[in-house]
Amino acid sequence: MENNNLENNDEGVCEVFNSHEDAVERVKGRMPSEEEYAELSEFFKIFGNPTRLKIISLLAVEDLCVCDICDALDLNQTTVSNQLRILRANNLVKYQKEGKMARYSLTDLHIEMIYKVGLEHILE
Amino acid sequence: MENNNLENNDEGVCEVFNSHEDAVERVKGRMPSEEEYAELSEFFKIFGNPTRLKIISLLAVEDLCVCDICDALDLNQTTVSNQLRILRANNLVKYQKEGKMARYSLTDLHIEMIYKVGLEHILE
DNA sequence: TTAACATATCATAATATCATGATATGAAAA
DNA sequence: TTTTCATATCATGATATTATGATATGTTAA
Repeated sequence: MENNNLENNDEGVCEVFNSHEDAVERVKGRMPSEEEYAELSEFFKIFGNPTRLKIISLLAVEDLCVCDICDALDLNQTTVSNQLRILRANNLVKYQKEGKMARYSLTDLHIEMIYKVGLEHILE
Repeated sequence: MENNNLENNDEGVCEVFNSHEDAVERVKGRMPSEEEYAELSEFFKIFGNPTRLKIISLLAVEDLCVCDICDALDLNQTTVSNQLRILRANNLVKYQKEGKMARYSLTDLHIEMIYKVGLEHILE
């Protein structure tokens, strides 16, 4: 709680290693803004839930309506609809209404890429 | 709570659209296992925290010791060390001891790729 | 050895997220 | 114009995650 706005020389952390100062400056120079970190972590958080991930994985194969997603995942409509809302709010999926149906698809290729690279990572 | 182990014809969800049955079968055929979904969502969850994301972004530039990370992020050692533990436990970073120091780096290119594709996504 | 330092672990209160029941909306069929 | 159906929203208890203070471990220097 104390010295929040001071530089981080709190408990003498790594004082000895002044030789690393230049490394610290280099990496600090390439950091996104606080807002970008916040937005990016919110974005990744969406992938961090099995139900949403399942929905993403289905839509990576083909576009589907809500009832198809419920059917494929054996989940009730409330759960799917709630997660779709979160996916929409965070710009991972888009949809178009077709009569009383809503046909969902992934927003862009980034979503599919991230899903696939992640899957590759855990499978090896 | 009722009929948990029944197929999903609960509240008559999308009965009309039997024409979608084939789409449902197609996407179901390409689904990873329940365990893989669980593991993958745990993996992505790690990216879903600003502090961890910051650490990842630093290590995407160059390898750093714990104190450098504290310094660059202006965070106390406990916070950084705890998040490093989570990153380690989930195989996103590795480290080697050098005397009393621990030098951390990203486990592999997947981590960097996911970070960069995500950043690209939110920046456009 | 003792001291100082870099890092790791544990415990916890504050906060966030989850799945789901209840309910609302809005479109097409009857 | 009432029903039915597909979807969306709201409210909530159960659970998970967060940052951090307190403390432990292990390494080097004195």
